[in-house]
Formats: sequence, C-alpha cells, structure tokens
Amino acid sequence: MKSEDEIEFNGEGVIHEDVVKRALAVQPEEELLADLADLFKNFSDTTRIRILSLLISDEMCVADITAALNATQSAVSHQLRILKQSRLVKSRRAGKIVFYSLADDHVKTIIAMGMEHITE
Amino acid sequence: MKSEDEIEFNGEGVIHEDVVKRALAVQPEEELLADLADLFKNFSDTTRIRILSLLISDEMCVADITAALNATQSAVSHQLRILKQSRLVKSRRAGKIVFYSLADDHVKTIIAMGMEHITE
DNA sequence: TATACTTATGAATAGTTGTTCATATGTTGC
DNA sequence: GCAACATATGAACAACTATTCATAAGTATA
Repeated sequence: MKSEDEIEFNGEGVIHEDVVKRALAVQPEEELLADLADLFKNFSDTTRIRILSLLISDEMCVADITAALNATQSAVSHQLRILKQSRLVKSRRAGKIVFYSLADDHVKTIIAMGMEHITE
Repeated sequence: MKSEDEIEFNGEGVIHEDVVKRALAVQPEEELLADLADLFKNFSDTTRIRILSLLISDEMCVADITAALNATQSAVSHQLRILKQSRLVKSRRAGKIVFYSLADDHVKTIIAMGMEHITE
C-alpha cells in the first residue's frame, strides 16, 4: 500500500511528491539554468580555459596566445570569438594587433573556485 | 624593424616574448587545467545542472529527479553516473530506492558563483 | 596602390556527447 | 522461487563541437 508521501505522478512511477514539489519551488527558472549551463560551457573546453587562464595574468594579443598554447591561429581565433560572445573577454585593437583581456573579475573567481574543488 | 619586445618564436609569428613567458610562468599545469575543464563540463549540460540544482534543496531518489525534470529514467540515470564519477554527487541505497545528494558544498558555491555572473 | 602582416571567418571533417531503446541488475514481499 | 518495482547499463543514433584548411578582412608602411 502507498504511504502518504508516495503517490502517482505524471502517469508513471511512484515518487515522493512533497520532495519534488519543494525542490521545484526553490528551483531557478528553466531558462536561467540553461544560461548557467551556457556560461559553464565556456570553461569546459581545454583550449578556452587555457586562454582564460592566460588572460588572468595580463591582456594578450592573438599571436601571443597562439604561441603560448602552441595551437593554430585559427583555432585560437575561433575560441576567442566564442568567449567574446559570452562576454567573458573583451578586445581592443592597436593597429594590426588585437589584444584580448578578461571582461570582469568573475572569470577569475570561477576558475579559482574550480581549482579549490580540484586540489583538495 | 622589430622592437625589443617583439621577437621570433616557435618558428612563426611575431610575439611579445616577455608577456608570453610571464603568462606561462604563472599558468597552472596543463593537466590541472584539463581537470578543471572536466569539472566544468559537469555544469555545462542542462540536464546535469538541473539535477545538481535540484539536489541543493535535498537528497532525492532517481524517480523523483526523473519526475521533476520530466525526463526519462534512463537519461537521468546516465547523467547521475557521470556526476558520481566526477564525485559531485554521492548515493545511498534504501531498499529498492537510491537517493542521490551533493557530495560537498563546492557544487553549491560554483552554481552560486555562476548565477552571480549571469544575473547582473 | 602594392605588399606584408595580423586577425577573422566559412566550410568541411572528425571526434565527442546526450538521448533513446532494450534489457540487465538488484531489492522486497508473497 | 516468483512477481513487481527501482535503478543501471550497453548499443545505436542524432546532434553538437573543435579543429583544420583556405581565404577574406582590416591595418600599416613603403
């Protein structure tokens, strides 16, 4: 027999309805969580996180980043575009050269937070 | 003509060697950055971050999570395995039911940090 | 304007990943 | 043991993504 907190839901499966309702109540909007996933997607690729990590030190031009990562200029440029679209980096042009830098301090904080989790 | 801080490097491209060297000097190990990318990969998928977000409230069984996300049991189970392998969640069995919960507080912190970046 | 140089971008490709479907594993009560 | 239930897992497929290659766009200098 079913106890008080186990009822049918959604047509399938026995669940603890109150737990589900409570969790969903404090759950952020669907869309906000999607945005959050998109944000973290930027940090989930090796090339991108290496770029971001480099930029913590200083602004750098594309050629410098390319050399530091030992990657191709094209690959770096493509990833920089993604990071820029996500507003994690910004760029300034100085003649032929384009310098990239972190858009704000959050990048630094998020990476530091991740590091803390890893290294313990 | 080349200025003092612009020299050949790596066989291609003119770069600011000192900037590159300085950035690489304080740069974390290649492997550590790869681990970091792997960590953030967990947060980069909508299903996974929704699961993590749910578990902030309370531990939940697979059926509850499945109902809350309106997903299939299989999809949820697959993602839970990934999260568990990354040691972001842990599980305890109570009879037929398996409850999942956050492994530590870092998940909460990382999500909060991301939220802060989004909502401003 | 012609050339050299730095960065950006489109298309194609190879590798990765999330979901689904079917089924297996593990648990409880009869 | 058997039936019912909850969760886990392997294989296949579709969708997505990062890189490469070729080339375009923007800039400075002769």
